[in-house]
Amino acid sequence: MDKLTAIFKALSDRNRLRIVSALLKHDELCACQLTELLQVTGATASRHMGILISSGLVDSRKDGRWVYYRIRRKQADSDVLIKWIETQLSRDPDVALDAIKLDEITSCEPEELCRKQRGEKCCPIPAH
Amino acid sequence: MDKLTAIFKALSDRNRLRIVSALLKHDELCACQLTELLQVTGATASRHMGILISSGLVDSRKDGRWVYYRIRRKQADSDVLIKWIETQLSRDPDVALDAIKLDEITSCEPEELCRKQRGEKCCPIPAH
DNA sequence: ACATTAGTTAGACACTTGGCTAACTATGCA
DNA sequence: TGCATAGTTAGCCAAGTGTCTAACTAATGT
Repeated sequence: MDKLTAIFKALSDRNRLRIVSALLKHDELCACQLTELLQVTGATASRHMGILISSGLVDSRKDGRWVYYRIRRKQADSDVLIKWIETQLSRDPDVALDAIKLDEITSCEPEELCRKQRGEKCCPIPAH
Repeated sequence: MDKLTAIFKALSDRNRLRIVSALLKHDELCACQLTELLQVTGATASRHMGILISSGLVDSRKDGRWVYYRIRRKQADSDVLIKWIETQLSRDPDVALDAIKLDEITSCEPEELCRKQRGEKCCPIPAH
C-alpha cells in the first residue's frame, strides 16, 4: 500500500504532473529543460524529479554534466496508469500551453538553454 | 489538471486508500463502519469522505440518520483508474487484513455497531 | 591542477494536511 | 416538543510539503 500511496503522492502535485505530461510528449528531457518549463529553481526541479524517481514512475540517465529523465514504461504495472493519465491530460488546456512552451525549449540544445538560464543571450526562447 | 491532482491527492493518503479498498469490496458502507475500520474519530472519517467525494471518486447517500458511501462507477473516465487500483490492492497484505476486519464489522447492522462505538456491549466485534 | 558549471543536498520558512476535541446540524423517537 | 444521536464543521496542533538560497558534488575543459 505504501508503494501505491507513493505513486499517488508523486502525482498529486501540479508541477510534477506537468513534468510527467512533458515526458509523455518528449520521451526524454534533461533537468535544465524541465527547470525552464516549470520556471522554478534547479533545486526545486531536482527535488520533484527525486520524488518521481523514487515512486518508480520515472527513470534517469546521466550523460556528462547532464541528467536525462524519461517515463518508466517497461513496468507493466504502472503502464495502465500512465496511459490513463495520458488520456486525461490530452484534453487539458494547461498541458496544451506547456506543450507549446516545450517545443520552444527543445528547439535549442540543452547546452544553449543552460547558457540562457545563466542570463546570456543564446537561443530564441521568448520571454513570458 | 486541477481535477486530476484532486483525484491523486485524494488517493495519496493511506487511510483514504483503505476506504476505497473497503468500498471496492463492500459496494456500500456507512460512516460508522468506515470509522470502525480506520479506528479514527467520526470527525476524521467524515473529513476523509469529504475529500473523496469532492474528488469525484465516491458518492454518498443519506438514509435517515445514516450516510452511506459507494465508489462512483458510472463515470467512464475514472473507471479505468478504479480498476487499476483494484488490481494493485488485490495483492496487498494490509488490504487483506482490512478485509477480515470488515467482514466482522459488517456482520452486524450499523445500528448495533454505533451502540458498540458508544461503549455498550452488543455485536461480537473482537477487540484489536 | 584549477576554474566553471549542471545537478543534488541541507537548512529555513510559509503553507498544507491529518488528527484530535468541541460545537453544531439534522434526523428519529418518546 | 424535547432528548438522544449520526454525521459535519470549526478550531487547534504537530507533522509533512513546496519553495527558496546557499553549500556541496561531479563532470568538463583550459
